[in-house]
Amino acid sequence: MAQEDLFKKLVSHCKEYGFVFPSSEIYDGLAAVYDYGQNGVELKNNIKKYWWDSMVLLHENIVGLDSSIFMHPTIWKASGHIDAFNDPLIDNKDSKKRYRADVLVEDQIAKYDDKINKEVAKAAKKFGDAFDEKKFRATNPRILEHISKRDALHECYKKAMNDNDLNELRQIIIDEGIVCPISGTKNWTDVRQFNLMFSTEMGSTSEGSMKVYLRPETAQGIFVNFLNVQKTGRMKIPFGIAQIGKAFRNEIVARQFIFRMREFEQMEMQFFVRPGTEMEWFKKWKENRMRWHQNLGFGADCYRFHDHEKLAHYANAATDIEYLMPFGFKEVEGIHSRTDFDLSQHEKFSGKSIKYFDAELNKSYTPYDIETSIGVDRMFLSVICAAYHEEILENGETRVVMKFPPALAPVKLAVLPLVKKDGLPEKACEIIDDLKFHFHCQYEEKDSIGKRYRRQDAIGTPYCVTVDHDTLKDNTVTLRDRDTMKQERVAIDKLNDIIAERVSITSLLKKL
RNA sequence: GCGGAAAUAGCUCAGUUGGUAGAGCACGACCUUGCCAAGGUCGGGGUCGCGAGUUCGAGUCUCGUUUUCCGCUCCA
Repeated sequence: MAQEDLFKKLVSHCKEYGFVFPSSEIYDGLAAVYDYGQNGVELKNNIKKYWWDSMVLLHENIVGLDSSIFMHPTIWKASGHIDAFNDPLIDNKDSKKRYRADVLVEDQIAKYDDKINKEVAKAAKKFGDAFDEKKFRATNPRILEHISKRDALHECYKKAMNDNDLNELRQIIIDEGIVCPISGTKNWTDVRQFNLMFSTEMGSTSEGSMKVYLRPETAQGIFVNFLNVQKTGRMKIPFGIAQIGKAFRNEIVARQFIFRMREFEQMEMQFFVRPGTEMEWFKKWKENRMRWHQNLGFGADCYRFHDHEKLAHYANAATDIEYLMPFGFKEVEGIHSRTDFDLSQHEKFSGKSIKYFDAELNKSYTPYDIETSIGVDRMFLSVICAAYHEEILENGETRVVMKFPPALAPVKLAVLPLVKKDGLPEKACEIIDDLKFHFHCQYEEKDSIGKRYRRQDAIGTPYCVTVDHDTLKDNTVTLRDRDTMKQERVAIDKLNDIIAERVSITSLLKKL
């Protein structure tokens, strides 16, 4: 099956079986926003529980946090988001290509450096050993001209960026005669600002209101609570803070179903360590996180690391864990060594000391931070992709079955009376009344038994219990396995233990 | 944001040179059957994405708009 077709099928399967709906659908939808349906929310909650428990239950030195979506606006100045999330963009009308205006100008500045270096190289070749590069650079008229042009341009550029003067930025591009690399023309549109952070007003009166942002990442909520958690929890380095929550980014183009949404959910853990030990911990968390993914049993081939060569301003090492989606290997989780950048920035902007006193070393320092950050929605998509199977049965028919790891399945158990009479429905309900405290169960009596099995396959229910006439005599039922379609006869009073062992998050965690 | 394509029932789609909207599956009730998507009877469900225009008359033609898909572009 072509991968593109597979992806389309996944999207419609998600809608048809209550996993994911387009948002505001009856009002024509809202671009790049989706809702999780009755089965989607269960799957998502199970994914979150698997993550949360693997962090907070399995590590004595990791604790949870739930910080607000609204935060003091200065936090986003400190984090660099206000500067970095505002890209000035410009389009070339002939090639229809879009560029970052600041990048165009920076490339132009770099071109002057290239010219200078070429002059130097040329002279070096000409004069051989007698060549005095320093003197040449300081005296050669052509080089001096390049330098003066470059510095003038750099001044203008810096001023335009600082003043956020988009017209000036465009003027620089025009004056420098910068052309589009594709069309080779100078037919530029205006420079427009794309603000990737959503903002709103806090405070009900216009004069007393303050511009606040919807957080573009959950991490900052952890950094600004670092001392609260460390002191009240008496946490000792190394320790981690885990958080699950929504974040918002006004993406220019948000597409590929739930892969890139404007409102999304993150599961982040910031792990604070002694400066100098961060690379060791970075490596440990890389391995730990990959193990967590592969523990789901989808096969090691579906995952790979993608190490960043170009690092963000805050990081000294970074890698992604990518999953093989129908549209290629795509980032699901990022592991970043963020150094002491964030805590130091907040120290600087808030004026409060954010230091940790290390009793063993008998000194204070700003801890270094290793971040593991996973997109819940991307994780959800990877699980849906991995679980989706179309199987040809012996009778030549196809069944669609979602082979979720049982611990993640939205419904754990369906209880089905073989026929809708002779007291079988009542018996089935009795069984559910016992089990519903432990597992998400479904009762179904409509349609033939085969059809009901298929419906459960389509939402990935790992087990079906069928109540037949023998059940009334000997209190046993058939337990049907989703993947093998095999049945076993088990006593009703053993059901709880058997199912619990196979479908609990605990069983998944124990394999880690 | 640009270019291309699409939008008709819950889903997949048909709908002729413009003439009052259909199928299969799904859904609900009842009957029959009983371990891998069974059969029968009856029933519910559509201002044809939305808004204009042309026309005696628009699902069908024209324009605008929204959403989705594909390709660019963007992704600290």
